[in-house]
Amino acid sequence: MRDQLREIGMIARALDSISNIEFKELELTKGQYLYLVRICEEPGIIQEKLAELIKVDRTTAARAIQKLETNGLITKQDDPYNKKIKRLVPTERGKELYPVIIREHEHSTDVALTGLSDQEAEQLLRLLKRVRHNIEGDWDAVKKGKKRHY
Amino acid sequence: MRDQLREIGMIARALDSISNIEFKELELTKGQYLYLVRICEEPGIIQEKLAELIKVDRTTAARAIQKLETNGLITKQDDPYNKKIKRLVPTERGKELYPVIIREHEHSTDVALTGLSDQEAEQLLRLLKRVRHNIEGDWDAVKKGKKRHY
DNA sequence: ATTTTTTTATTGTAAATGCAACTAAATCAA
DNA sequence: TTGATTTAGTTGCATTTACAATAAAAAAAT
Repeated sequence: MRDQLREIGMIARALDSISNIEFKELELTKGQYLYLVRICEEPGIIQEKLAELIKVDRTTAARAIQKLETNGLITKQDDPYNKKIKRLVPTERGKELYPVIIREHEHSTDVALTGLSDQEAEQLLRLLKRVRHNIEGDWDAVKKGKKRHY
Repeated sequence: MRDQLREIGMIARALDSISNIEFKELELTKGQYLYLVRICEEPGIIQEKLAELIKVDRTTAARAIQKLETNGLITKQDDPYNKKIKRLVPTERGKELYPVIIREHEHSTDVALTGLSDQEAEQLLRLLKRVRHNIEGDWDAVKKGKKRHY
């Protein structure tokens, strides 16, 4: 049975759930860790790109980012050459949370990959990257109102 | 880099997003397809097991299922031997939607697995099942308030 | 140079999500 | 058998999520 996508859904929900519970200690509310790690890893990224990167709705990202700013974890900086965009940059406090988030993530990865050989883990990653690449186009298109026909 | 879990997150969000948009035509609101397919495949399943199966919060499942009932897609049937549980069963209308949901899901699977050989697709499935199995325990434990330490 | 289209960001509104707290039935323990 | 614990389900409430609509800057087209 071709249950790959169901498995992916289950894994993703379970892990997101775990992370959200664990990060409540850091005063991060639902989903925020997702945005914060990416902003730390790519400071200066803009909202639109970030939403695209993690595959969430633009408006959802907008509000999550808004809240990160309100809570003093990131700032929105005006670009000197482009008045439209706002560059997202972590604050000191934001930067401090980064290693904590990564540690949790590494632990979850350890748990997830338990019993897999290095070759299997690598193979899994390669295959997942291809799958992700395969669906990106559809996500983009459907989000923009295009109809898939099947 | 051990980015397996990030890839899984991206894929899951993208596909869920696509499905939610596409199923609006069927008057299914966000997430409902998840529950309905499972109830069709395992009629008589109870709410608690369903939440466990798809890895969502019990209360979220409760409300989604409530809504499916309100909309006439499933019914909650009393069990003759156990007054506490309610068996979930699809209505005729619910059953009619099943093949439509599956068709969409098959299409997404086709897109997702494009370019993968049969062997690769099977290997991916095997690995994902192991990963899912690996994290299930943690999800359960964390949900019940247990602290992971890392 | 002006109009059109695309990109980026925001807000209103409606709905889903999920923690906390609660009830009641079932199971387990003494 | 009684009492404690676990299982199953529900509801209040605060928050997140996401579609629709809007605005404004930038880029592309004429």
